[in-house]
Amino acid sequence: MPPSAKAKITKADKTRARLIEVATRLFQEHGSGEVTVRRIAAAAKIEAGSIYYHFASRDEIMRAVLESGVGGAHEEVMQAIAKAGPDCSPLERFRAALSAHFKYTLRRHFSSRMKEIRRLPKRLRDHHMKQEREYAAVFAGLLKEAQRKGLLRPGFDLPVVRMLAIGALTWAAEWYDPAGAKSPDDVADELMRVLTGGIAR
Amino acid sequence: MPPSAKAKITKADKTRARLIEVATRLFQEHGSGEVTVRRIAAAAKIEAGSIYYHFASRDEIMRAVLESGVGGAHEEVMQAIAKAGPDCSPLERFRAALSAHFKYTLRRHFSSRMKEIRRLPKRLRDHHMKQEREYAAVFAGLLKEAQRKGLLRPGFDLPVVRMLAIGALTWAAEWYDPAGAKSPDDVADELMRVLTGGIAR
DNA sequence: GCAGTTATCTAACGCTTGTTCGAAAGCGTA
DNA sequence: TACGCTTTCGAACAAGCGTTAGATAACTGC
Repeated sequence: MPPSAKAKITKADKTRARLIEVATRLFQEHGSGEVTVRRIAAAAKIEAGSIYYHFASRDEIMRAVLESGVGGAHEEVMQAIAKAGPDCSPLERFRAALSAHFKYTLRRHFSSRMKEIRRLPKRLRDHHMKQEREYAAVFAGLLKEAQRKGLLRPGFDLPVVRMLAIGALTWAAEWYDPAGAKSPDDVADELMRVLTGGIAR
Repeated sequence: MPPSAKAKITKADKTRARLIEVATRLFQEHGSGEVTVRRIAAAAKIEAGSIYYHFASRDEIMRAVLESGVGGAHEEVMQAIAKAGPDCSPLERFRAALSAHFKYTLRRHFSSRMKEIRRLPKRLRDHHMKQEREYAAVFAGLLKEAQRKGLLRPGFDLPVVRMLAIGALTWAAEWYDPAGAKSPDDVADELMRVLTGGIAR
């Protein structure tokens, strides 16, 4: 037994992680319904039956993909906020958070779609929605802080604004062309400029 | 033969329209991959085999759904712009267009997703993308007009701004709760207020 | 190198899928 | 009522689906 028994990474752990990674990509590329267990297996260079050593069912794979997706985004967004530093303006941190969200969505090709969640068994669905609420709370917190510090004009429905902003970027992952002239940061910056200052004279 | 041979609406036309309507709803509710020909048939109160009298294949149904979806949105958006009148500001017309887009997306439960388009045979895909470009051009035209009239601050990438704005609402159709306090117009208005004036002080 | 656990393969199952096709039914016209 | 055209049915197909289970291979600690 190795010195640290807790941290033991088995072969199964690695295979499981690879399966989630591959499934995430396939789900996002083709839509959840078109991705078969056999296709996930093929993409992970494994036989279809072997998947059931790691997951009890196809739904279980989906749950893991969603959990890993939101979890990963949450983590990276928190890191981006931390990197921006606690001293800079909440709006500047909000910008960093949006940018991280966008880049994660692009890289992991992940976005949690309501439709897919609705199909899940209730138990799994509840857990996922809780996770998603926690993720949204990060952005909400930054906006509230900005409001508290008097950085915002009054009269906005901040939850709606938050959803619109995040949604604009989540959708941007659908049309963004990595081969184009704009970097992901350019897009996030453009959104932030519109969001803070508006485009009208 | 009836007086006007051209305008004859056959029984098949009605069934075909019903199939597109039902398929549109199912595609959006469950995602394209999960909707089977048999389910579409059942929802349209017809036998599965009968569908192939109206459509050559499942892909052909999808193409029709996309075409009808973008076409319908285009039409309603144009109407909303016309209703606003040519005299009002381009930004006011842009607002009307966004609102119409959102309401259509909500009502028809339709959004054209890139993933689904990529799967289509090249021929059909090209036609659809042309249609989609024409739709986008309506919004682009309004922003350009606003710019030409000096209503906008300089330094924005208008195509990106346009995609972000439309995307925010397209995605909003995923989280918007019709049972909530806000009307679709409220959401579109909120977006327009953020878009024009910004939230920052 | 052997034993025992861990991980993967392989073949099969019952079911559903998209699609086809000949027969049946509906329907306007004479 | 009988005809021909249009529309729908209903059974069948090959292929692919998620899933299972027993045999096989790959590791691990002694």
